[in-house]
Amino acid sequence: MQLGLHLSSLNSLPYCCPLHLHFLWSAHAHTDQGGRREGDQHWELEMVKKAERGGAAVVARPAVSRNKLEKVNKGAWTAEEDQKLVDYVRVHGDRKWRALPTKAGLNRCGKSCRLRWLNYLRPGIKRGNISEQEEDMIIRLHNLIGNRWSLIAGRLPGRTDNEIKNYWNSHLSKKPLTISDLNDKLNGKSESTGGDGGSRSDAETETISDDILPVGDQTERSEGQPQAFKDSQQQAEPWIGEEASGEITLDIDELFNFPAFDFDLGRDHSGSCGEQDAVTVTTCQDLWASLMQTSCDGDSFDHYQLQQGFSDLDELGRLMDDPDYVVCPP
DNA sequence: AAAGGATGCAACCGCATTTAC
DNA sequence: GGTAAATGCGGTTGCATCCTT
Repeated sequence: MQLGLHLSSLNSLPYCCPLHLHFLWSAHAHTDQGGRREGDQHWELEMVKKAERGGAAVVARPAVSRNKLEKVNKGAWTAEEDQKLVDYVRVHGDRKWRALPTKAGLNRCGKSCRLRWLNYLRPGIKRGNISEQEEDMIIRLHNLIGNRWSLIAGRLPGRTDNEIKNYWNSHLSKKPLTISDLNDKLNGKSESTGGDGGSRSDAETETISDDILPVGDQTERSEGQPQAFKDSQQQAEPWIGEEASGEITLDIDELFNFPAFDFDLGRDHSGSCGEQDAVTVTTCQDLWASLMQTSCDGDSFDHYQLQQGFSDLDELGRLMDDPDYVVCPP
């Protein structure tokens, strides 16, 4: 069995990291399975809050003028439309989007309804500024998986892929942040003086690549792990082992608390992540190391799919405990 | 104070993938 | 297994607001 990871195109990275790894994820990310259903019990509260904020009218904008002659409304949603959509979905559920507008009395296309629901109206949507912890998470996850906004959103309860995408494009993509910067920030050090977005030196690039090396290459400098980052992980004990022997201690539960991915082992994904330049992570520890680079606070989901031999968590856990276990090609 | 540019973000679009028949 | 419909996703657009000059 092979744990295949792909090198993505380095050109697309917001900061240069030579070992930018893509997991081979299954297409049905947990965001669809769980995230969009959580928080239903908070519906009433959310609606009250929404009403207090003035509802959708707060952000309502005039519809795009060029659509005035079209039958289907486009552009900003009105409070009335929002209410119709909310009322309908509360009764009939958030499926069958194509038929929904007619049944709900909305002059919108189903796609528009779905988007409005998912990005704005559904229960549990968190409005307001992205916190530092959330930003940290976004940066780390983006570093690991690239523009997989829905997967990143799945790690940030209440945030939508659209919101994260917007936040990245408007705030983070222009930041010359390195992982070192991030760790320094979390560690309470002053911000990097690395300039205002200018080009990065080779030496700096070198530093970044060090930061994401598999842990096997990092054990000798494990004391460099930022304490604040460790603290931020709530149940992050143990951190990657720091025994004098250099052996790596893995905590399986922590891996399984890493919620953003379905571990789809051994099966290629022919999507846009790129099949070229595949690299093999030969030990589970390498996988673990990659995960730890992005692990953050302890909210957890329990939706994982372990396929092709890892039929249960115990088995994978046993394998993970074996530092010599080599994941073989399929 | 006004004009123009920059920014933020909701919404749209097209394509890919999944599901239903 | 094949096909159409439904759904999901990421890139892009366009407008309101903020900021700068």
